[in-house]
Amino acid sequence: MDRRQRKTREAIFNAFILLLSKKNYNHITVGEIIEVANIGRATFYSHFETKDYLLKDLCVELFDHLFNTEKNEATDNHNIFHCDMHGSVFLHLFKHIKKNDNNIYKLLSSKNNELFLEYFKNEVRVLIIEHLSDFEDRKPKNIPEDFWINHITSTFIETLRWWIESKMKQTPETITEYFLLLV
Amino acid sequence: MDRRQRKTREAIFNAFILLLSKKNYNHITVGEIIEVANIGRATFYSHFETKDYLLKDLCVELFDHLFNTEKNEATDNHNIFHCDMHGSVFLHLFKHIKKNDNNIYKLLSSKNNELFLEYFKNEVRVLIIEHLSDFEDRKPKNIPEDFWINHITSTFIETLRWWIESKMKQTPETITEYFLLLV
DNA sequence: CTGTTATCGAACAACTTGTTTGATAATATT
DNA sequence: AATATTATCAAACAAGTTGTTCGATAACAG
Repeated sequence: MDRRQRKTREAIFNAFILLLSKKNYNHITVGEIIEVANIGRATFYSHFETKDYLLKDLCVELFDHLFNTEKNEATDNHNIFHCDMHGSVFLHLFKHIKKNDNNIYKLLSSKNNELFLEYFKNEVRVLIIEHLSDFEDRKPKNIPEDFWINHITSTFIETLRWWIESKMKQTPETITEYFLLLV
Repeated sequence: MDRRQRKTREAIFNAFILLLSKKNYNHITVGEIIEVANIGRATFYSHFETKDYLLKDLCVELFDHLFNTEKNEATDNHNIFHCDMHGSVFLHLFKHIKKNDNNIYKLLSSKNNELFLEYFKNEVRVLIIEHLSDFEDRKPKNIPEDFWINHITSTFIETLRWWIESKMKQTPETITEYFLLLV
């Protein structure tokens, strides 16, 4: 990819994240984005069809970074720590988010951004399904499988949201413990 | 209140709910609302400052209907069925929503409408706090109170959302059971 | 019957979106 | 190093949206 393209793309993402941390997704205009990113109008539209697609592409990048390094680390640790390390994947996620290499926490704390939440939930769901066996023994009998999966997924996300909203006072270890206590 | 005002207000609400059940909140324009409601542009703005306020006012009306008749019924039943009827309030809520006197289920199923969800969650939270003692014995030790409240609230809403998305196949009784099994 | 008030239609400025233009400058190719 | 390609830019554009203003009309209240 052309260096110019990468530069522009990065500038747009950064401007977008900055604006998202300050105001409503709905109230952010393309005009503001290109002003903050300091690029031409036509350039923006040559990169992204609409604002919605911009968010979608941003999510793809963020989630790829977060979940893929996550999975790799998890696989590595799987060899080291053995598989009876309950919830280690979630601890890693919490740690990773706190480190804030990516800017996920800004997006999670920003109000009115359910498109992002929807994409994020789908990613978490995949992760939960992969580690479903960890929760086997706590599953109530006679409830539908997808209902159960949805519950664990939502509980994880709500735990994360609560953590972020209360300004991440607890350690990732404590939050992981909280999460595992709930479900 | 003037009969004309009530008529207009009602027409706007109905048009808005109809549109919300069909498309994204973000993509609904005031122009569409006034067209469906069959009212003048100036009239709309004499009733509601913005689209956001329209949603807010709609929520107030819906929630007043849903939660207040709910509380009244609950108080009545409290006298009749005695207080050891765990979760009866939630059963009533599920029943009430299924009956669809109000149009809450349309709003809950409509994608991209987190403003509504935010208001709804606040209402549910109040209800949960009032019935917190029902969940006392299942609360894990050492987790913060507001974290616990948030979890029960989210679990209720997610249960409801799952129910609606799977087309309300289960009876309100079954869903109440599911909900109580989770938390 | 009379004064008040809600609605209407039309027009309005300000803003937003997404596209098009031709010029310029950064890359890629040979 | 010379040339071809391609990303960017500023500016202008039509189409659509927002929220306001106006005078005329009709519904309502006393």
